[in-house]
Amino acid sequence: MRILVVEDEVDLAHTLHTGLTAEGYSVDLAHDGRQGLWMARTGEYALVVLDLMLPGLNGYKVCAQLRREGNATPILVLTAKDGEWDQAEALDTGADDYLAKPFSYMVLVARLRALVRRAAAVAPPVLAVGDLSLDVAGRVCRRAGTRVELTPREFAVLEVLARRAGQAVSKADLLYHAWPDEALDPNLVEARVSALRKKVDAAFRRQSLQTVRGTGYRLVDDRERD
Amino acid sequence: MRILVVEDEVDLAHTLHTGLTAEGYSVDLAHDGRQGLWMARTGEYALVVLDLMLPGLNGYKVCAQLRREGNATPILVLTAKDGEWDQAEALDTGADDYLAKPFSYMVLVARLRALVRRAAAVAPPVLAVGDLSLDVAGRVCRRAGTRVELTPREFAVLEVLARRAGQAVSKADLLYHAWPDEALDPNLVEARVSALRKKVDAAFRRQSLQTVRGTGYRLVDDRERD
DNA sequence: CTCACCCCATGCGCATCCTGGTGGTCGAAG
DNA sequence: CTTCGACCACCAGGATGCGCATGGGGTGAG
Repeated sequence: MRILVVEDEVDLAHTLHTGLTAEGYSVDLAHDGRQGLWMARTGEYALVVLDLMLPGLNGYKVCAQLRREGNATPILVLTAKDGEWDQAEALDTGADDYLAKPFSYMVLVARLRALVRRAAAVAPPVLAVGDLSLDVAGRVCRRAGTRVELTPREFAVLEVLARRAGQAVSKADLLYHAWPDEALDPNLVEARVSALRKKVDAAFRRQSLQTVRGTGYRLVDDRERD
Repeated sequence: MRILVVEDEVDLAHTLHTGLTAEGYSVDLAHDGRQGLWMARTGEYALVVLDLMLPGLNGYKVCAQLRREGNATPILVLTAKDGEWDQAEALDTGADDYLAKPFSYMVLVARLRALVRRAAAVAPPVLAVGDLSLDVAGRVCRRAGTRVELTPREFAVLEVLARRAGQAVSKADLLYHAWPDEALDPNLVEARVSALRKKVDAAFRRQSLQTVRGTGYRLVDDRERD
């Protein structure tokens, strides 16, 4: 369970990091709005804790932008003021909950847990790119409705690519996200992608897993197009 | 049996907590409407005791919001006034019963017990996945109509899987939910699943209990399709 | 006491993944 | 257009660890 904390105050960021890590979450930190937006886009977080007062790009804009892009990751907003106006605006831009500073740590954890649980119950955990679908909860992969058996590692790699469909994902990123303990050899990725292509592309005469030479790979919808 | 008490008056909250705990319930407290709403949303409570007069978000709104979200947890409302109007409005927003303050503790417990019982009777306590059915209340398991004898632990494991049919459930999750006192060894799960497969699958030439390597297990309807 | 249940330890089988190597492909520079 | 170097695809063999099955013994219920 991965959580992104976007917070520029180093003390608070540090506190949140250690605290949430102790709760059993994997915590990543972003120190400004732009970085936060970038990291959140990967879609790999179960929840984003977002401060409203941020250098660069403020929290409202990060939140609004993510929602505009169709990203449905639950967002818990931290706000210094507790005026009604502040809350209203935050929730209007698409945040799922807010918390006024200073806040009780217990309350934060409770709200956060509730958010994660609700999101899991509501959000359809199915990633789709063209006629390729990944049921993340069920660990089931389908191409045009017919089921494709994937090994755990293959599924992990494909999931990362699907979460960033259309974007090129570097091998370093794939290694980082699909290999729990850090591995280093880019060949690992190449080997898994090769296996994936057989099952997911070649077996269906398709080419949705593209190589981006010098960078990595990209998963696209290849049904129409030139 | 878990109960949520949403009550801002600390004395009353404390009284309820100790009293209901003595009755054998597990009691959680929320001190305002907003917190109450969040906790109730988790859906893990057999009943919610809800004061109408609350800071932040009043009881009417909490109740209405929960019902709007499809949450069917029984709600027992506590109201300071006992006017007809008050009662009507509470019941209209979806509460299941009300009690005017001051109330007798005995009456509260009785009403509460009745509510829990009624809810249990109304909610269909039969989980079905394909032709496999689990009568949770009666602890009866059937495959295609014929009865299958399960031990308590086996039933608990199968119930968890059935509640999340189609999804992969991790061994850690199964351990957490099917072993009351925390256990740690994943082998416990493997052993129970192994026994379950014999009774529920092998005896019927079926394969509804699937292994999801590296993750856990999944219960599916295996009669049709891929 | 008897019996059912289930924890616990163990060994085996096999899927999965890594390793290393070879041949192929791409792209830029000559 | 050709050449060259770097990058990539893919294969086969072998190690690792996961998951399955089994049974003995402890424990609690009736």
